[in-house]
Amino acid sequence: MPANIPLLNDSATGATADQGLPAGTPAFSPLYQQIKALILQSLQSGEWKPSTAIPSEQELATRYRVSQGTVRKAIDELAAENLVVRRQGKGTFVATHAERHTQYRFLRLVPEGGEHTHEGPAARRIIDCKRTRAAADVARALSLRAGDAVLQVRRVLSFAGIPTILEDLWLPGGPFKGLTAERLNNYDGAMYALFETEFGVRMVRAEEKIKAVLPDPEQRELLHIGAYAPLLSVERIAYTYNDLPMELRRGLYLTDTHYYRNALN
Amino acid sequence: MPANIPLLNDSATGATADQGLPAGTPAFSPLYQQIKALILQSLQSGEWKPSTAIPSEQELATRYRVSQGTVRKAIDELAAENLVVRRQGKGTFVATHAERHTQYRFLRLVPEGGEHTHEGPAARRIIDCKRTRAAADVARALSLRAGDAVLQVRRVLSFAGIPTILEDLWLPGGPFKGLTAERLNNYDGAMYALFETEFGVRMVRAEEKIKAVLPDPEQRELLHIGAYAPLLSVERIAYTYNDLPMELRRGLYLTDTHYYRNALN
DNA sequence: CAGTGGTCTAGACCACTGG
DNA sequence: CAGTGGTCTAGACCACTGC
Repeated sequence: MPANIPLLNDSATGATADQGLPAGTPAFSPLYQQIKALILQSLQSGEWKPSTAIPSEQELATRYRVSQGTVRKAIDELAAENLVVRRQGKGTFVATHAERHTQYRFLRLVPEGGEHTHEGPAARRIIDCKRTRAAADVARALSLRAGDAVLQVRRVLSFAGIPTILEDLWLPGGPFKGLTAERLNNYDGAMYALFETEFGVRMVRAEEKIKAVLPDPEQRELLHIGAYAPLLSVERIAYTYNDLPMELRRGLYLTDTHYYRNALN
Repeated sequence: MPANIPLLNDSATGATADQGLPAGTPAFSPLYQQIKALILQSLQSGEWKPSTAIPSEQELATRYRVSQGTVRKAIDELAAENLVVRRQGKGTFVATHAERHTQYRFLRLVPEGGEHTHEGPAARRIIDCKRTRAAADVARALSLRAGDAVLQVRRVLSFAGIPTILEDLWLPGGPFKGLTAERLNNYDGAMYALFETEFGVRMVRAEEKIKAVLPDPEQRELLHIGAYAPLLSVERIAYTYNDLPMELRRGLYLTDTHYYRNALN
């Protein structure tokens, strides 16, 4: 349990009490940012598990020796980043991919007709799941060295019986040691939920690069399409805490009956 | 100038003083939400023009007879929605598309190599700009009736001399009365900036539907591409205040040297 | 320097949840 | 009912901007 002391920037005593704070942290920042960082550490270290409640604001305020308002502002930011979820009257909970509501948080493909909602779990077919060595591009995306052990998965998702998504995934070998096709097949839920519960890896944000492409022969066969069927190419890098990349995913989306939905603010 | 009174929910007096509030507003909401709505009205009505400062928090607090903290929370939300921009020591400013920094706020296409930044203003070529009547799909997108007057624009954007984007736009005829190809050509800046300064229409958010398509012959010619060049089809509906749709835009993006960048949270 | 937004506190009360 | 997050206030002080 880290610093229970008014932390940095203590103007009255002049004490620069940075015990418990990770080295390399910029030495000057608002109190609530420091509190946020401390809470982040606890989330990251697994002190509070996904879908469980974190201590109440009052509790955290006394633990960190700050006012409730300061804790509140820290949690506000964490909630805005979808790392925790507030529920009035109940508490603040560690966000998870394991609940129906946040299940397909990163999937932007929705059916052409029905707005606002996905059409439930897709039919998944694992085509391949093997340990290999990271090629240069994969290594760069995952902040590994070329040749490092990675897990590679290929699968097809079908909606209403129609193969719609072909995905290749690369996962760093270390954190995902022990992942097999069987475990992927047996798990009833989203892949990111499995990553959470089985490997303790929480995907927190992601970035996608989207292009339009044509399929190669192998892809054509897997998606049951012709040579000139245009496809959405979606390359995603998903990150855990601390902007650590934990997954590279290359998806091909068939957009005859679906589209990629994006909100711009 | 609307209600200068503690507004609704006044528990002490029991007075439901809703003078000045628009009808149809749900009768019960936090004070700061009501303040936010009032500020929104002033933004919308043009009381404060884009890129100018709105009154200080203290000023608004006395105007609305609430504490500064309450005004602050209202403005916080407006800032989070990119409707205003806070600048410490200077004030809070009405957001605009007219500044370099926020120029291409809605354009997600970035060059393959250089991350984080667009490559400066594209070369624009207006192909067509005419008044027509809204087809059914256009009317639906813009909340008009089929046959209503709309302005239709077609243009090509080129990066480094290469035609990369072909766009068709539809604008409601009323608000954009007087828009011509010449005015579009003569204006030095983003299209949304022109909409702001010349027509008083501020685009506040947008939604995009993305698919992969092949070009038709006309599109092929305009983009100098072959029959089987896959393209990103980006259909955007842009909204002003109050979720009022003000533009339908259908873009075709060439993604050989560029990609559509999206951040998922 | 005065004026602005940004942080922090302490305390009151409200709204919602669950036992 | 007690406990939680949500709202609101009043006041102090800090950090930044521009004159």
